[in-house]
Amino acid sequence: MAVLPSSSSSLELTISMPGFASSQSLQSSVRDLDINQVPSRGAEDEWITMNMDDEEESSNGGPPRKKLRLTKEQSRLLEESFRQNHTLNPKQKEALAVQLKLRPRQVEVWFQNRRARSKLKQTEMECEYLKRWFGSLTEQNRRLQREVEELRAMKVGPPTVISPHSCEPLPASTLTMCPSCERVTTTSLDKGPSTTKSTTNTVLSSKVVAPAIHSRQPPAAC
DNA sequence: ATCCTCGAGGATTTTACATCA
DNA sequence: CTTGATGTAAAATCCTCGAGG
Repeated sequence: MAVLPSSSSSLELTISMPGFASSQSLQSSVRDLDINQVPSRGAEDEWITMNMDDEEESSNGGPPRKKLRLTKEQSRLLEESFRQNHTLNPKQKEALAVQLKLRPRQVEVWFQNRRARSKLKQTEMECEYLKRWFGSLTEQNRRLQREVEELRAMKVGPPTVISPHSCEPLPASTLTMCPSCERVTTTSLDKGPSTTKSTTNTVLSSKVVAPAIHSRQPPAAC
């Protein structure tokens, strides 16, 4: 899919799509900062609840593992470093761990989870986006078909499409619209596919507008 | 105040792949 | 070239905790 975060790590997305405001900006992990209230006891106790020593203990019948809560500052630093790089080399990991007073493994896990959850959020947004796009295209398709019906009903006499080559009216043909280049193509019924021409869409008022979501492009058709 | 539900997020496990000796 | 060891990422899942009804 095309909407992976480019180089940055944040989940900020700019989406424009039918039925939505022109752009939306989503920011992740704001919540981190809210739930990680500064502990009254001081930062160290916050992560020491599961320190290096009870690592093995919890896995073989010891007391149930306690859940580490990162402090505001730890989260901030992790986020900041995630923005710079989605992955850490061993040196960076070690340095960050020292800086945050965490185990390297915890830093590594945090990055793994962060990557996974970024991707999940991204996927959810894409899913939502595609659903809305689908709905909008369905509606557009309905409108266009109605328009075609109306035009067909009006068309009593000879065809009105003029050939760009001969400047003569083309024979009875079927009108189809290319969804990507927004042109009406007229396919002659008696000459086969080689005679398919493209004409700028002036007949139908509706326009198929592909919503922009970063580099996403509608499938090329022409 | 207590109970219950649910979401967030830290941790673990499994699997796949790359690199190197 | 093959093979086993090692490291890392992704994916799936588990589990704890706190907020809110």
